[in-house]
Amino acid sequence: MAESVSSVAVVIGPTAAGKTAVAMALQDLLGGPAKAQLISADSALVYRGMDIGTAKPSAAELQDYPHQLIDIRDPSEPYSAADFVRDADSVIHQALQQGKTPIIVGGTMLYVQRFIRGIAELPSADPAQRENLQQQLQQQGAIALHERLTQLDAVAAAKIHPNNHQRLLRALEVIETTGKAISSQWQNADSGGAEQRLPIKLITAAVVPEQREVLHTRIATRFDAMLQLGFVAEVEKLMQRGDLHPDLPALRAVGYRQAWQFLRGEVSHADFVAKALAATRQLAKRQLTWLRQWPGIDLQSSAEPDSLAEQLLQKL
RNA sequence: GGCCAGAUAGCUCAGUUGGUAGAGCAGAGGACUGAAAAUCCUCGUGUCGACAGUUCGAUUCUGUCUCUGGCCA
Repeated sequence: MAESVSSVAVVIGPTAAGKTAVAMALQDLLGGPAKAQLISADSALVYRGMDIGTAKPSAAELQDYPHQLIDIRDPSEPYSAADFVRDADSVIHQALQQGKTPIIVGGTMLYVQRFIRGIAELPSADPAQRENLQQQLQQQGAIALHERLTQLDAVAAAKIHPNNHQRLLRALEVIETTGKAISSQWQNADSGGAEQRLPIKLITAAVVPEQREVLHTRIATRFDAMLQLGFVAEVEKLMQRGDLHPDLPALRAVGYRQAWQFLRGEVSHADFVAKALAATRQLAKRQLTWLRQWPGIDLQSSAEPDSLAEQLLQKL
């Protein structure tokens, strides 16, 4: 009966490593868009109007290789790991019913990890509550809030550094709105992993460059191309809407944040480019950190996209 | 040619009232459950431009030189 479980391919790797090429090659091998369904796992590709700076596949590519979970949000709207898990589940269901093999491809490691291991049943963010906690942070300071968390949820407090305001406030938000410790939810979650939940069998492939320098070069080359394609104009267009601001999750994306600063005259063009490149390298580095501890990678490759896709096909 | 200001970590700079020096950025490693392309933690020996002088001791004071920037010719 284990034989009857459908397989889902997962292609992960740092930015600019060539994940998309592998996923597209796999679609070809499976027999085209009627037989495969690409699913993006990327926190930036969900945003409409953010195309160049996110290295989103072109319109022509998306025509031949349709992706789910791209362009599903306006930049003013938040999206989260929990949203992704819910959306991915539903899209996978749909694909399997249509006889397509789902291919998850992306670099947002938290999304993929929570999809695979399951996500706790926690309340979503409440803007008013966040505002309130933010004010308390201003008035009382991080140490006081961290002490309060120690009283309410010592396990979480031990794992969250007082300076990490984002996670500190989230932990307080959860316990103060539900009365449940966020740390207790962490433990319950792994039972709801994707393989049990759907149920499916996951085949995971990591696309990792053999040398960091190679990746850095690719990042620089790609950023150059983005500038040629009019990346700055793209950000200017977002800015001209007037309702967006740099604290939104969408505009904190690598490159966009720095371009915004440049357009506001806060940094020179040279600094903008240098900072954007550095931020992208940092991103790739953090993604590689995830991959190093990643459990259950079936294939790891720095080879040609086609050959990795070939190996992946055989495991499916 | 004269005057002034610089010369310290890969980069930008701080500092030492004389006891061989530290921030930010870059870089490396790590954490990670509704913002994750986010947020946070850890990691800094470098002829303190060169040579000489004063001194127990100079990167710090003095002199000369080299280089860089500015101003005046």
